[in-house]
Amino acid sequence: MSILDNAAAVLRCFGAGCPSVTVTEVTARLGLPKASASRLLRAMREAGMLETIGGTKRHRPGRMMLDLAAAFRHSSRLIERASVVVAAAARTFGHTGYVSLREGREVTAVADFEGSNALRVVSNIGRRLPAHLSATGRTLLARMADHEVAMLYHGTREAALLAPILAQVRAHGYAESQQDTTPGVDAIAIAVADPASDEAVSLCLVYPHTLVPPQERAAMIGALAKGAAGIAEALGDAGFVLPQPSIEVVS
Amino acid sequence: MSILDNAAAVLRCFGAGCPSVTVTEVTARLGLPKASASRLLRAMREAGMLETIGGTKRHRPGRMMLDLAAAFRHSSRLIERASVVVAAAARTFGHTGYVSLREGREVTAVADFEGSNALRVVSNIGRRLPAHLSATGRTLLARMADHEVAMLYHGTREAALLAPILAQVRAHGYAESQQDTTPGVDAIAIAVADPASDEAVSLCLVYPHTLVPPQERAAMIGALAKGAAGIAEALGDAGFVLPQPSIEVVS
DNA sequence: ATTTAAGTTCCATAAAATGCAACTTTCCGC
DNA sequence: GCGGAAAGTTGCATTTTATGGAACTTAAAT
Repeated sequence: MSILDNAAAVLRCFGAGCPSVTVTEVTARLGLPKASASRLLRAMREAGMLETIGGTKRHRPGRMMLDLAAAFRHSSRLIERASVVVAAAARTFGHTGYVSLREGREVTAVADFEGSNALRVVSNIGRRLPAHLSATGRTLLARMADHEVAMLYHGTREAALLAPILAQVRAHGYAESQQDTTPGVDAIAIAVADPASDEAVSLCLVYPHTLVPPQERAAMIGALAKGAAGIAEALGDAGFVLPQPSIEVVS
Repeated sequence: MSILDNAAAVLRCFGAGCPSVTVTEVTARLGLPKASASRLLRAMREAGMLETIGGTKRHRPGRMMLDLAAAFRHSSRLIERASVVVAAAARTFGHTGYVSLREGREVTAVADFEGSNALRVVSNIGRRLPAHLSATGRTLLARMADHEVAMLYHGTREAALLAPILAQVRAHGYAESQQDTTPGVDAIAIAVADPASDEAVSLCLVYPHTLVPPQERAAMIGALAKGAAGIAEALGDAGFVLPQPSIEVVS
């Protein structure tokens, strides 16, 4: 095991409500001797992976990480195009939007565009959600073949339930979530893929459940659909299904 | 020298228009034997610091880096409060805003809020600027004692020129740049510090030179000043100077 | 099919990481 | 401002890991 794995483990400490760490916290969370934790943090600091906050002993990710996040967003034409579409939609409707990627059974937002409405869903980039519980995740799972999904969820309770849900997503061309992930929050999502790089992203708008009448919902689906269709055509995404908005509730 | 330094060097490759790397590119840029580059990329991949793009041999930063950037932004109450103020100002005036930190003689934007005006300055997070050439940087240098600034710039041409400029910034409570950094782009900036963590951030609005009449400029200074003053009071920043907007040009 | 570039694996050597214990600094209550 | 405890750092012998050259495999270009 290389020191890199320990360094990565330290970096993983920063997920989910832990914006800074100390030697002692690393000692506790990774089960390392404090001498090792101390030297590890120092080495990471000297390498620029960490920095101390002000003059304190608390460490946060190095400034370099801001550049890396930016590089990630520019690493793929798919993410860039999707960001443009979602940014425009977020601005038009005033609701918060995301561009997300799937990784295993989880989805992560890679770009966020906070809405302008007084009542809006606050951005939460980097937050990981179970793919099967979010509209975004379901659109991305729907882009996989059924047997791939079955393999991914092999041995889990969701395995059997997922196929019909994904079939519906494929038929509609979009997915919807109604307070599935967060109480009071609905979402609509559409996925599009780049056959050249074998990547897929999901374009998503989230909004307060109580605030959006059916016709606005349809308009949002239309806006995302139009943008996604443009991307699909430009990149040659043969699997893209032009969404058919419906007023009925799709669980 | 630890493998961490080489790993960090690989990560630094991603700055500035290089969103992905290969084994050969690392070999060339770091001057490593290709055996080492190959193993280094593999180790970083297995640790989650890198990931391959689609099925190719190109590597980009790992998804983890998105969380790290988010953790950075939440690592300090100063940055969080400053972000709220700048986000509100960016929304009110339609101009792009930044929250920036100084590191040595450079400043980096750590949060950006793109404006809504048709003619707006595009966000450029992670971009590093010389501190003495940007409004943002000058407000942060102005928060240092003169002898500290002198030490920081010891042996450079700027050393002598900086003191009177910073004295003026201290007197006004804000700094301004008129096309100093980017042609056609003006900026106003105000710094505020957290005495508890010894950090300082700069709140900044950037806008097209031709678009903003004096009274709007004064209103923007007022909005940033009000927000910054609130932060200064909440955190106990004794060094904060309430800005005195003036219509005259401050170079 | 042939050539060339790109990437990976092998192996002995050299260098770095580890864990313990001793030591120093910082923080907290009084 | 003092005493004690917690947090953090450093020295040292041992073990593990990284390194670079060369051979080898895979992928791409002609």
